[in-house]
Amino acid sequence: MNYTLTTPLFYVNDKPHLGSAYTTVACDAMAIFHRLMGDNVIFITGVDEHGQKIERTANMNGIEPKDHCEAISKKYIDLWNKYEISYDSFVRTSSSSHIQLVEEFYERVKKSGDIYLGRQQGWYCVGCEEYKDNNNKDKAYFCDTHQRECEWRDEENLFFKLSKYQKQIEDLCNKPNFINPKSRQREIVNFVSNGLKDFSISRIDIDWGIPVPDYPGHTFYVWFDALLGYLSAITQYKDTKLDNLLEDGWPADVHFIGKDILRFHAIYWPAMLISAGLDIPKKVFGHGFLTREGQKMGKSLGNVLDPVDLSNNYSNDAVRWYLLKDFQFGNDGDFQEKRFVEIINNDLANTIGNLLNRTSSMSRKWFKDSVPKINRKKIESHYLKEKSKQATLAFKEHMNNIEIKQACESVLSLAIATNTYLNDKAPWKLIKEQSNLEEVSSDIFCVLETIRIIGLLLIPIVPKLSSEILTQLNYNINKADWIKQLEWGNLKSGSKLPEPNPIITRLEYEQP
RNA sequence: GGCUCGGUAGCUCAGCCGGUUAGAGCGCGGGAUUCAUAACCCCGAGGUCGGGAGUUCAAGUCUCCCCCGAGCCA
Repeated sequence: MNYTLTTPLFYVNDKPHLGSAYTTVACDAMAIFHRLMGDNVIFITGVDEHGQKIERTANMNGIEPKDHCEAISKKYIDLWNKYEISYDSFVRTSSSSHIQLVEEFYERVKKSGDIYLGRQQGWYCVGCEEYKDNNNKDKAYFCDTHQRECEWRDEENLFFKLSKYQKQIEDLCNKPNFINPKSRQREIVNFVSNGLKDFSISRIDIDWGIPVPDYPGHTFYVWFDALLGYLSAITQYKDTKLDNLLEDGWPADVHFIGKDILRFHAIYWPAMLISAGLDIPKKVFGHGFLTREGQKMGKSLGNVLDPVDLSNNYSNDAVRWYLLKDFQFGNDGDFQEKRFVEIINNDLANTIGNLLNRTSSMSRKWFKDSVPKINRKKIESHYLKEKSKQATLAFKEHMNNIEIKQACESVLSLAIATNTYLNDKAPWKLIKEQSNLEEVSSDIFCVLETIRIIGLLLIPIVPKLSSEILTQLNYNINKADWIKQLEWGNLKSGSKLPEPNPIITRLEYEQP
């Protein structure tokens, strides 16, 4: 089965921030998970490089837009490399094949009779890159989001007949699973029910953009450019054409985006695709935003959290775990450094790490530095077998439903249950009687086996840590066979156990 | 101004179609233990489930009004 997922194409106005990393890390977890499940995954990310805002930023810095984009795009690529994001296709909207695709797409939409020349005037916010619905020319309109006055514009634009698709889009948005999370659906549905207006797809007098082939002076406007990047990401990756997209991974199974651009992905984009005779994405997921210590992050406040610093100060997996486990994907979240440290220490170091450490130590001490030899029949009815099975099931279920936090919790709960089991059985007491040897063997084996399953389940969430766990169990991962390996009893009894090392060192929280 | 979504223990949140003493994790306090990374395990907090009214035998859980926060549209 194909599974295509996308991050937004990030706007290269500025270097990547934590929010971009958040989306991308979550997508990465989903991508890894689906690969393990045997899906044919295409994980798409990239950057949106055109537009007036970039043109102006570049001018302000005294460089060419092209060079500006080059520099910022590189920062994105570097960041994803740093976080070892397993994307398949990184698309840049300034690439020649994307430009070609936009032209082709435009031709298709034009053939459907959905393009016309119109006139647009009003207050325009360069920050939003959109016209405000306020046509009082006398009084300059102030954009609250960008805290600045808009510019009065009066220009000829090409329009896309969005209104024509009113009914189809209405039906689409009312479908139960198209817009996620559900709490945002009503918002979109209301918007659509107010009647869709045609929107402009070109701008004039902007050099930094893709020229509209048959209208000199026009360049394509953001949504008729950036959104198409999802398509060119595939044509580039598969080296294919728009016509063959259906076999090659389109439509996307899910677009992961920030909640701010839900409207464009749930309304504009599907309509454009219908017009072009292409399938529409199956799901759009608008995730929440992160604040920091209760405050909005922003340059003016000087409290922006740099994902590069985070990775350097802690580790990729620490950041991943905190973001994925402590935040409900879809809701807003507050990044708190103290909590970050607590979560990492508790979950990863104390609960999971120490479980591995204590069990491995016991096993080495009592069973010649190895996994105990056991009676196979004994472990088949073991308490931990059922626990592991339930956790595995819950994990898969939650990941399939894009409930990443809950998926993480199901693994963590398994580790907690295993620690409890260990305390209840107290093998360190039992071992003192020779007659208990068989029971201790099978208990220790089963705990190690459970840790193996924990390690396997953690691959999508914290890949490095997971491989560290499996290495210390002397277990070779075969990612192509993940589902099979998740079955109970795959740990080799009698295999050597290396001396255990903490899989993660406890973090220190320093009061700011 | 219209609409949407939230307001549950100190913190972050679970609580499906209304029904036994309202839950989890973290923090905090106490206990137990030694296999382990001062880890793990157990116990506790007595929270008017934002406020008010209503429906019902019974309401965080439904209805209405109000307050606060976030957002969408104007």
